[in-house]
Amino acid sequence: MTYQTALPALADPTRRRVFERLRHGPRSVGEIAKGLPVSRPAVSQHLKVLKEAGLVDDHADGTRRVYYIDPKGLAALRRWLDQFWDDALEAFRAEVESDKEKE
Amino acid sequence: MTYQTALPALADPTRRRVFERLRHGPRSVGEIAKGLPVSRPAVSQHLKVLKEAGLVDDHADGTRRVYYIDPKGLAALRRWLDQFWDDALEAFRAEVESDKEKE
DNA sequence: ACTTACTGTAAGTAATGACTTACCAAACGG
DNA sequence: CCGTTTGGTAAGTCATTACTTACAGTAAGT
Repeated sequence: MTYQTALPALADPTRRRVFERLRHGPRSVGEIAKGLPVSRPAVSQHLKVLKEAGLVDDHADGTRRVYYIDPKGLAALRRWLDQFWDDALEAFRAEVESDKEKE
Repeated sequence: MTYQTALPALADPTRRRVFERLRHGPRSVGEIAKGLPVSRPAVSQHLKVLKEAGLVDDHADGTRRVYYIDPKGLAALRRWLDQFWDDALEAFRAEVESDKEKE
């Protein structure tokens, strides 16, 4: 049920840019911050939110911290979204059906 | 590319509750608002945001307005999420591979 | 026509949250 | 050791936004 924290985490544009920088592999905080229009502490705060949402994880590497995507958060989002999708389509099908009966 | 508006739209808990009330079929504004802990105008505002995000649509029915889920928004979200998922897995695979070479 | 039912909009408020600078801690290299 | 690199945290600020009440509009019923 972590989609409830994952959705707000991915709602902010710059935080999404932080997240998307990990899309093709692990990066250190400095590498992530480089090129972004916000300060490095801001990036740290975004990473904290993403981590609490189960979207990223990290491990130490000397004085640096390497962040990488944690599949857990994305998986939870996908489950919620797919379930919703199925329900919505089924509801739509049922709607068409009941409309037919009225004729 | 509407996932950029769909994500913030689904980030708010009460707005998500509004959206989820349409999960199993169309509802009028009054029906949606009934039982929710916020006022009816608040629900109207949430519906406006959801509509601008392509997540819902509506049509008139007398003095009432019936809202229903618009698959466009959900589809856009799914595309983005699936693409992200694929990239993340591929990156993970490549990471494991490059780690092997180091040994 | 006149009331009733239903909904969207305006305006104002309070809370949330994204950002900044300043500071502190930990690990590496000379 | 000591300076440098790296990154997390604290405190404060500003903008966003979710909510309220009040109002306006439109369609149906009598």
